[in-house]
Amino acid sequence: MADKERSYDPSAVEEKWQKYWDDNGVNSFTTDELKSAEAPFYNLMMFPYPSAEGLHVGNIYAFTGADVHGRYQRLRGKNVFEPIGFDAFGIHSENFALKVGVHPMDLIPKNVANFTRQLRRIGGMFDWDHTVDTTDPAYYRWTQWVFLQLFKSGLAERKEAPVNWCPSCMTVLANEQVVGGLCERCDTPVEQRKIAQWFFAITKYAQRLLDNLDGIDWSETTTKAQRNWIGRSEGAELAFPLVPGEAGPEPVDAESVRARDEAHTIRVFTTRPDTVFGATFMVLAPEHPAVDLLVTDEEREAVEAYRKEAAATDLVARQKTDKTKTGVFTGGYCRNPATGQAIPVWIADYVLMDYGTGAIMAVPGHDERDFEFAQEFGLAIPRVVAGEGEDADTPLAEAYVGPGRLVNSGRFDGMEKDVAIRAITEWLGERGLGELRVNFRLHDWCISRQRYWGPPIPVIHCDSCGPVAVPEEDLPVVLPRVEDFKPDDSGVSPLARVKEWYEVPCPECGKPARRETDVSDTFLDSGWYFLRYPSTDFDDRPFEEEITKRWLPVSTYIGGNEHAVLHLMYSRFLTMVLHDLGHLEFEEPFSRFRAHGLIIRNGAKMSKSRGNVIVPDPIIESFGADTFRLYLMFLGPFEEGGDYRDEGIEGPRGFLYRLWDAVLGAEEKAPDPDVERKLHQTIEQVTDQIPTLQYNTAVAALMEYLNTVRAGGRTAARAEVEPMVAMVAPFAPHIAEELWESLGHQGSIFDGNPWPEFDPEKARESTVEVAVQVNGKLRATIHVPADAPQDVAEAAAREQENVLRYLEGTTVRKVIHVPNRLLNFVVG
RNA sequence: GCGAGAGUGGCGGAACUGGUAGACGCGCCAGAUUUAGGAUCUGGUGGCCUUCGUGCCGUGGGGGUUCGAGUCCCCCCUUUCGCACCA
Repeated sequence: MADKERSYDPSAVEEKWQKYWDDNGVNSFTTDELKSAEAPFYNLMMFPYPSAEGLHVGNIYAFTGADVHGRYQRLRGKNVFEPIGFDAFGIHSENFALKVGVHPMDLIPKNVANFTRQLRRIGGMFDWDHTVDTTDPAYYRWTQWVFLQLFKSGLAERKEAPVNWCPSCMTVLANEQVVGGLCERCDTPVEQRKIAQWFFAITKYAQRLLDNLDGIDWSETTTKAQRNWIGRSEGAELAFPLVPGEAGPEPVDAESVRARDEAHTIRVFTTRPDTVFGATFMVLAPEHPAVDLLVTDEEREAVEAYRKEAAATDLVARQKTDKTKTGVFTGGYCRNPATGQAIPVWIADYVLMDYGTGAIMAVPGHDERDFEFAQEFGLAIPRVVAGEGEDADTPLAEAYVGPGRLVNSGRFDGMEKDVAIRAITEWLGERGLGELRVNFRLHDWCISRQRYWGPPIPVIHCDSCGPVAVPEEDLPVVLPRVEDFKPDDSGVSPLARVKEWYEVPCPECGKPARRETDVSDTFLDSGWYFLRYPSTDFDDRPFEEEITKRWLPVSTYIGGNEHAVLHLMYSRFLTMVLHDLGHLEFEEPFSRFRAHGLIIRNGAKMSKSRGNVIVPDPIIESFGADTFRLYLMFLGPFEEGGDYRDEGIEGPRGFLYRLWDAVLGAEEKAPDPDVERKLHQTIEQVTDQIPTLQYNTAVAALMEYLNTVRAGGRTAARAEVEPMVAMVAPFAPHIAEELWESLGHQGSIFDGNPWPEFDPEKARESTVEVAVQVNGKLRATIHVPADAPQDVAEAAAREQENVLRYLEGTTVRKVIHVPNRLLNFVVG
């Protein structure tokens, strides 16, 4: 064979096959094919944000892992749809554009072109006829449509919410622009400001988002993160009536309590209603509206000062723990519904306005934070729960949060904590002062951004009609090109400066009205993109019914765990909403999700500041995409990531060179039985491990097999190497195509249905090695026929000198036999 | 602090339901080839030893269960990631 002399030239091979794939549409679907695919497999990966730096190895790692999965499914006969796109709206692009002084509308196409080049170069099986770019009006037209669906069904509402505000730059800042409480640009301390923003009512779906987690096949780390984020907690809401005028104990009387102004009742959420007898004071969030009702003239000044200070602290720093508790007394009192005592009401920033009711009953004896606060301000700390060996008078050196019986709790004394939770809530409930309640940590999703680089929110504000939806037929509301897109001191989006854009007639009454000038969150762009991919051929609807029915939900979604909560939660939420509105038949978008690990380099995290970032282009240039892909998949378990060591790439590189030589030098001859046995063992392992993403061990198995094929410098038989080419194809698709062709096949290997069939008979070993132990210590290994019974193995073992030495002068009490593995003599 | 995960040779990492620890690869050592280097090929490579023996020790540390523990149980240490006053 003349081929024998041909040496492996990765760049030539890769260029040839990338061109072949493009020219022959090997990886693309036509609309008809999408409608009629018999074995659809939707292989999705998280689309990248096209940065100016180009693809990061982290991206390549993720995409390669996903691509291996997709290519494997295709080799097994599935119709694999593997799209890619660009998540190009958002603050990253906007900030970068501001920094380099280039308009994002000019910048993004360049970045996208560069990403596209790189993505082709790594040999992903992407359908380039079905890409998505979130900044394309043809795409965000439907992002706006999604907004309208929520708006029309009452799931989008406008309410006031705090934002980070830099008083020096006079602009709204995103959380990531606040560094250590300071504006990242000018180092001025950041404040909060309240502005009206759009929210999606994801909290209405909290329970369903939680319950559905049981029915989907996701990485456990991811579902756990979601559960945590949803943060369901069971407890009670209790009512504490305000005490007007003078403080002091008054008899509790149900009638007079009810008669008192209902509005003058402070509700608290607690998971420990059993400790209500120990609630000796109350704490409100500084922003709580009841503060105005409560504050006395003497305290007004201090309270106002504290509120001001809390407001001036930015949203990020406000949440820092381990600082000592601060707070001030309002001068007002409310009544503990259980004891009837008037208790003082304080405000403190450790109580958050946006969780529960923004107010807590403070039980210093049994809550660590309340204990700390009470100590700081010299408040009483009574005990109402007694643990093992404690009684009502046992002093408290710290908050006791363990199990126990109630004490100092009137008629509930002696009751177990868990029983008391229900009993006390019911008792208070009889007077309308308490009910069991479930609370979630999940917050509504604020989708407003006072920015330029995003899709305009499709709403028109009319003085007579209020906020009105832009009619669907008027979509998209195109983002105008604004040269000066820098956020300014207005506190609203730069679009608010473009009069000719925002001045429009009201769609309902026709009077002059004003467009919403905020744009929407990038997570809204990425919250539904997977629905769009297969339907990009349709410009009259977001997703075509027949195709959507055939291809969704997504078969496998692979991505980073940094999106475990936000992106994945929002996608699930939007899918549920679209389902409820009748647009989709399913309510969970991703049947199977797997989180990949992170790549580090030489034991250290990669970062620009350390200057140890892997730049992929030169590596691909000198080693080829196949070697790079193979190495990335080999260096560690895909779901855990791995340590990229520069020298390590030599292993996979050598493997492909040896594979090349072995295949091109293969002869037409009968396969060696030992090699064939190893082949089938390899088929079994690789077929088992690729779909479960155990790529590193699958690659190791292929290397081991090639070592067997070449052992002692022997020439391979064609039947020994042909199946190996198919098994290598998911990892190194270009060389696989070339070798497949050299073996005389026509067309792409990925259309050739080449995956080898595992034959257990051929994989079976005739003799096996069995470890012989005496009292659990290895003393010999013997070779016996496979599945040999115990007496055969034992007889063989007793022929071993070393075994006899250890058995001599002892009594064999027991013999443990694990067929084909081990024989253990237990002697005494 | 809470939640999740991880600690195995010089390094990245293997090890099925508890059953021969260190597969595969890097690096290193020796040899072959080569003017030399690189590349390639062959063999070796956990530690210890006046005993070189299928000897002893060995999977972060300490206990335990078992014929047998990297794997199971208890306590502790280290570390990575996420959330961070969530009442």
